[in-house]
Amino acid sequence: MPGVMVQIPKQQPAQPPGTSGAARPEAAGVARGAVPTSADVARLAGVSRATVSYVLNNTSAVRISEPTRRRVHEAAKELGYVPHAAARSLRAGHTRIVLMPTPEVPVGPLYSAFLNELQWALSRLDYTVVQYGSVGLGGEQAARAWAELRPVAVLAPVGMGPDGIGILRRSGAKAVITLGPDPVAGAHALIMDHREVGRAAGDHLIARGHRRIGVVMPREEGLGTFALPRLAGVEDTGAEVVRLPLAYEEEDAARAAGHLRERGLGAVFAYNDEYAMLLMRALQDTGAAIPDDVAVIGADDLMLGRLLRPRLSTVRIDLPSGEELAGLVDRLVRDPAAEPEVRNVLGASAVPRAST
Amino acid sequence: MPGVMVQIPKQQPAQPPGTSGAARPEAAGVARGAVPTSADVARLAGVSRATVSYVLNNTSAVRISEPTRRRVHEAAKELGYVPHAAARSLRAGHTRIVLMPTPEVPVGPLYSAFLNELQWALSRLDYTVVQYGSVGLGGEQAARAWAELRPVAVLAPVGMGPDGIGILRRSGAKAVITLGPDPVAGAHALIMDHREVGRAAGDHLIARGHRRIGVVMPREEGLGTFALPRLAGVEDTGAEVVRLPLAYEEEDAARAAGHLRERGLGAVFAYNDEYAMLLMRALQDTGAAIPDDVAVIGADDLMLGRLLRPRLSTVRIDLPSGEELAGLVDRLVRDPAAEPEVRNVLGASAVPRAST
DNA sequence: TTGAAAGCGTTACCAA
DNA sequence: TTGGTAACGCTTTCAA
Repeated sequence: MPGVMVQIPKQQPAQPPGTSGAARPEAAGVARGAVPTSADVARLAGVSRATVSYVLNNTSAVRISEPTRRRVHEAAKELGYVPHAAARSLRAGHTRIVLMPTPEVPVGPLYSAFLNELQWALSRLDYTVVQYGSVGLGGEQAARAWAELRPVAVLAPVGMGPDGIGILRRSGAKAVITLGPDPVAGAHALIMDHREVGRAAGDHLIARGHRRIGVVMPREEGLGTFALPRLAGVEDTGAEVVRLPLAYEEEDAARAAGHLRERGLGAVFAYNDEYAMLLMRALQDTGAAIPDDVAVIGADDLMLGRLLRPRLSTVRIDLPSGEELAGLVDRLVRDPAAEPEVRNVLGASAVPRAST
Repeated sequence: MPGVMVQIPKQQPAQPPGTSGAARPEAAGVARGAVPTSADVARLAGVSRATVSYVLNNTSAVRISEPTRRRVHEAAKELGYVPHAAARSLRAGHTRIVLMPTPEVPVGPLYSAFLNELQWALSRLDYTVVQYGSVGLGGEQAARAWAELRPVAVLAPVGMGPDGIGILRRSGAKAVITLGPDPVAGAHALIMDHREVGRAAGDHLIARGHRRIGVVMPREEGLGTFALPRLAGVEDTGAEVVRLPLAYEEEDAARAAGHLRERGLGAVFAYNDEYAMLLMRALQDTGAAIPDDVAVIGADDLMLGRLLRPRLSTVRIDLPSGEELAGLVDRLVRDPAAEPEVRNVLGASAVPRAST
């Protein structure tokens, strides 16, 4: 490694004698290129490090004279001093870090917006949000990597098991919260069960008189997390289900549309509005009338559904606001001993429009 | 604060005598509820903390006997020991943290995917990606908050000035990289100038014989970051530009469509494909023929554009891959003294389809 | 009102 | 091959 970062000892505190006689620093000021510390500020202001800390955190337990305060502030400003978060939290024994998993695939505007909102809400509550990609690691190893940051709270990704949860809790996380279809032992759970979405779609189509329902399954990697439960939800309704694998591209949609008509399917739940739009277009290109020949329903209630002709029926998904969830996280952090809480946070309801 | 986290001194190292006679710990094992440290592991394995460190990081400079290694590993496993990142980086003098700004508003699927990809690529290079929301703070204050984390690299948000850059660099950031339309003094710059997008759209429409061009300006807060440069790009082409404020909802689109026809505009650049779809639908509902009465071009080349009838002309935007950019960040981190580099990373080209 | 010093969990140097 | 110990930057008693 090139010798770029020169470490120069800052201040030689009174020490058990007999060791390390490194040369004293250049008396005044900070070495060029080194990051200033509170000791540098103290030296420049002519006070002790303790005083610097008191002033900069304006600790109420201690009164510091106005002139001293000013000197400290000026010194800090002059040096461009910024406290060191790691040192501070090491001393404090805890952090304000909240860990959130990064979805591995583009996950749709709805869920993206949800995560984004949550992130901002947490920031506003003064948490440091760390997006964590587990890359290749399996559940337990990922948990260990996360635990290194000593987060105060973790929003665990689907797939994290009780072992991972345990590791995180033992590393000091005050709240571990899973977002997924099923609760996990030892953690709070925000149940987001996409079967509800499939059920709403299935019930709607059944009410319209359909018995056999095609269900679009995105071929895209990673979407199974949502697609499989949605499929299962349709199956729950008792309808006869036909899977329709579909890649998000026009050619495959044309193929799927042909296939669908051959099989005489009269109704399709298209995974979401975007796949619905794709399939609907392909169906129309084959000359099919919607909804008379084929009824199509999407999900997520995106704007684009309202712009299609016929207007796309869909399933609206109600997610809690980021603000609300951030508040919950905060509450759980403040009461770490609370019993694991399980709460259903995903609501789904059909929005009938012209395509069914 | 409730007395949940009991701090119990771990090991009393040889000390200058005469102070702090706190009771020794319960001889063996870790206090329940406390997070185990390397000292705990050392005690359980019957070795020194140094040895634990050597084994766990398998330092090549030192040979440790196989039995000792095993004892240490077993002790670590038994205690569920996980190293403390803050302590480690405090000691090391640097972190592997890369700071990325969180966009304040939903910013479109294209840019979202780009940021997501970049994030994953950085994770793969073993960086810890921290998404940072600056909340209310202005540029300099935000920079100070970020600097507290001592990131090794920062992807600075638009709006961060040279002062903020300076703060970050002085706090030890080896690379500060701006993503935006203009370079900022002291930082590397990945120029993403959306004027290119407007220019491509404008040129295309001019080539189709239009002289007056309507430009959709989203009313949505925060999109100005992209919308204003795109507008400026159209102005660059010398066309006569008419601004069309438009909220992302059907009613306002109907109003805008009517307004547009009254003013006799024959061509519109609709900010992006989604606004284009919205406006196109509204225009068609007024009975306008596209492209004969009004030509419409979008941007971002989303799938939905190909599904519209007529198929939507658009501007394809070429962004570097996340992998590529992560590699660049890594390179800059390794060579912190490198001269600030300015690189144009946004390519824009019109994709003519049936709507113009 | 201020200062000295301990200690948070690591790692790396130097001795043994 | 292993262990003692200083040091990273900060906060916070305890003493003066």
